[in-house]
Amino acid sequence: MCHALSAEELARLAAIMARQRIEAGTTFIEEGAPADELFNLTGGTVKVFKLLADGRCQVTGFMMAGDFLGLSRGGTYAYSATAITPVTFCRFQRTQLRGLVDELPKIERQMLGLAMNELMAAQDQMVLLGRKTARERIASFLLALSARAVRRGQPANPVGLPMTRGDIADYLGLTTETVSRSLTQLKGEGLISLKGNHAATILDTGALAAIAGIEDGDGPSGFDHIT
Amino acid sequence: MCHALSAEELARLAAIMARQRIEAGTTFIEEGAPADELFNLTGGTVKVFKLLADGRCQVTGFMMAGDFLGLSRGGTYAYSATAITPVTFCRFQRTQLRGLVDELPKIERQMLGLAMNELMAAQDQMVLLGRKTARERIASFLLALSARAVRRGQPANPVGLPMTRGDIADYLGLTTETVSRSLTQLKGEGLISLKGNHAATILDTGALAAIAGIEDGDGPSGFDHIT
DNA sequence: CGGGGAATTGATTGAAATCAAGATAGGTGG
DNA sequence: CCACCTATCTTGATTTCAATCAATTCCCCG
Repeated sequence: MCHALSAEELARLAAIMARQRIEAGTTFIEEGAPADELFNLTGGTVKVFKLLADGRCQVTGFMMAGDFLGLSRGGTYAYSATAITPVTFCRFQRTQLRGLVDELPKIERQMLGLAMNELMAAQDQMVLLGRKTARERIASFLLALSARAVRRGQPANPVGLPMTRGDIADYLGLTTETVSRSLTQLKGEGLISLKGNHAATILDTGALAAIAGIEDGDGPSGFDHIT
Repeated sequence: MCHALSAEELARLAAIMARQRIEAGTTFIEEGAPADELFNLTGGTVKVFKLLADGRCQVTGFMMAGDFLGLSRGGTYAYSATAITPVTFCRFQRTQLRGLVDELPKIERQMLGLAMNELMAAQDQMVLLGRKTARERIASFLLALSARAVRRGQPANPVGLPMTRGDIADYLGLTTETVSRSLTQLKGEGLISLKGNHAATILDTGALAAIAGIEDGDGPSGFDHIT
């Protein structure tokens, strides 16, 4: 979130922030716990999820460097977050950041931009969850991961899959078995190849996009400032 | 969006805004069209939706007075919007509103708040679409509509259902038939009653909440300012 | 190299979709 | 004001895609 701020502004931000590193598997935000802190990821991958009373899990997103975490309502976190890989982040006291934001509207604009992009991603995900077949969901997922990597200046292939099949299933509204079967099927058709359990290569982007419904990755790139 | 602004600020907003009324059935935002305008609803109900190439539809939300429409990416609208009832709204040129926002950070804060609330609703919807049964989706939907009415100072019952069963199905990731069957089932159990096709009364909120998974309506109320 | 969680693969079940008629209701014109 | 007409909704029969149940097999990591 620290782009577009001056050196002095960054210094003020740095003054109220703490850097931290956590290991894979650590849950550092728990839904319903008092939401005193905010997090800005600087490295690693985090799964954000919500649980139903009987343990059913919906992963609402996989977050990476630059993403902001800690959305709250009624003073408690709106979701849980667990590190999938070792993760580094900046940590803020909510009250302190609020004070700083009052003085630096630029930060608010940055956050509005992030929120808008998340909202658009959430809407794409609703289409996926509500209306796409298992095969279409997997195709969309792989393309979205690849497009995100490109946006971050990384190669489109291979696509890193730090999460487990179960995590993917919880993200796509499927089961582990169906995720596995769909991946195997796409591999059999020569559209992708799998390198171990945590990487895939997209061999035929066009065909995969046709299956996914051609809203390619997360979509072009950013929102257009303001709503 | 016009709360928390001074009279002078409101006047400046009014200067760049046009009021309009459209009839039910009018599609006033089309996904992919140039996104030159923004809309702030003042009355009526709108369905916001995205279509897949083969016509499958996902309704991402039903919007009402106060809600903001016109999210864009790459210069084009990110979704379509159709009036379900007669609708009134304020209309802004994106470029003009942008100019005003630069001078009045308060507006940006208002919009960040709206965006955060939409984001939380979207996350709840992802849980619904990814992990809930048809029965649970219907129960959640009715409770959410009722809670929204209460937040707007209207009675919790009866719950207005201006949209068709098909619209509800497209919102909940179901079919018209399944929506109808689920409603009939809940009625048979004495948890709700149906008044014509466009209103329902919740007779047993507790039981319905238990089915829904107890994140009651859209959740308590608003987000906690900042992320 | 061996152990154990994760992933794949197979067989079966099941919840919701699809296909197919009818029943309501709400709006229009007579 | 009432009757008709057409959308919409409900209800029923059947199919289907993905879930569930159940073994293996495969990677990693120590």
